[in-house]
Amino acid sequence: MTNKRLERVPLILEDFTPYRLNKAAEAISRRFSNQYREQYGLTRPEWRTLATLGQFGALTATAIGVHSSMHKTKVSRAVFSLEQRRWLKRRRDEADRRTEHLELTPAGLKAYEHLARLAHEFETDLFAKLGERGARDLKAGLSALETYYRQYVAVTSTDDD
Amino acid sequence: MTNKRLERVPLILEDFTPYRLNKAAEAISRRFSNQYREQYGLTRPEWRTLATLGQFGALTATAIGVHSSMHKTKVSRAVFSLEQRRWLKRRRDEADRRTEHLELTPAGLKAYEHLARLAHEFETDLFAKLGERGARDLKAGLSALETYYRQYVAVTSTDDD
DNA sequence: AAAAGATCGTCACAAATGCAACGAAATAGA
DNA sequence: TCTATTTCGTTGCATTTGTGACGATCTTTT
Repeated sequence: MTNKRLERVPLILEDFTPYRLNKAAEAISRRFSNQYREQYGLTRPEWRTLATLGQFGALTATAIGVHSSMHKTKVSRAVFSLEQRRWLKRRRDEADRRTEHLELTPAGLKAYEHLARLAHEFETDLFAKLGERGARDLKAGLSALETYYRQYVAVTSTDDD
Repeated sequence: MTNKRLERVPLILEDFTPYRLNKAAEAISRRFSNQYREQYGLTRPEWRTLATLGQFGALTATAIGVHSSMHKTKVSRAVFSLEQRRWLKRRRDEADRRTEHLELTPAGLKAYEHLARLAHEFETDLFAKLGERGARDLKAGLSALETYYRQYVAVTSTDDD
C-alpha cells in the first residue's frame, strides 16, 4: 500500500461531526415533535415555551427566550398563540411595566403535564433503543459539548436562534 | 426542610435529551456556518450541496437530496444559486432526459476544497476542546443514534428535512 | 430633573422554507 | 402501441422565520 495518490476526497460528510450532530438532532426532534404536533397542533416554539413555563412557573418573554434559545419574535408569537388557546395568561408587573409575567393556566398546565409525561416516555424509549452504553456515551458527549460552547454563548451573542 | 410539597416539576428541559441534542447541534452548526457564510455568503443548503458534490463528484439533484437529507426544493434552489456563481454546471443525461448530472466547476471545486479544509480544522479544534474522552463519547453516542434511527428513516418517509 | 441611552415586547416587511401542482420524460400495463 | 402511472426537477403560493424599527418604559448620565 503505497498510498501515493491519497489525494482523497477532502471531506466525508458522514464522518463530519457537526453534520452528524445536525442530522441526529433533526431526526430525533422530528420524531418527538410528532407527539405535540399531532395531539395538540403545537409548533416547536410553542412547545418550548410551554415546557419552559411549566418548568419555571412565571417568566417574562425575554427570560423564556434566553433559556430556550429562541428569538424574541419567536417567543412573542408563541406566547400569543398559547394565549389564544387560553393555556397561558399575562400578568403585568407593576414595578416594571415594560414586562409581563407569563404563566400557564390550569388548562395549559394540564397539557404541559401530559406532554411532559410523553417526553419522559420518549426519552426512556430512546435510551432503551440506544442501549445502556449508547445512552451513556450520548449523554456524556452532550455534557462535554455543553461545557465547551457554554463559554462561547456568553462571549458571542445574547440571543441566538 | 420537610419537602412536603415537592410538587416536582414534570420535566427538566436541560436534562431532556432531544432538547439538549437540538441545542448542541444548533450551537455547533451556527458556529461552523459562520465560516461559509462570512467567507462566501453561502447558505446552509448551498454548503451542503457543495459538500455533497465535492465528495461524490457528479450527482443528480435527487441524489443530493437523499444523501444530505434535504427537500427537493431546497436542493433545486441551492443548485440554481451555485450555478449562478459558476461553481456548478449541469450536464444532461442523454439516456434519461428528466435528470441532470451536476458537477462542480474548477472554481466550485476550489471553494469546496477550501471549505473542506476549514471543516477539518473546525472539527479538530472541536475535538481538542472536548478532550479525548468527550470526543470519543460524542462520536460513540452519535453512532448509537445513527444505527437507531436509520431503521425509522427507511420505514417512515423518504424525504425528510 | 432633564436628556441620553438601554430594554421590553410587538409589528411590518423581507427572506427562507415547505407544500402542492405542474410539464416533461420515462416506465408499466393493457 | 396506446394509455396510465411514476419520476424528475421547477414553480407558485402559503407558512414560518429573521431583521429592523418602533412606542413605551426604565436606567444612567450630566
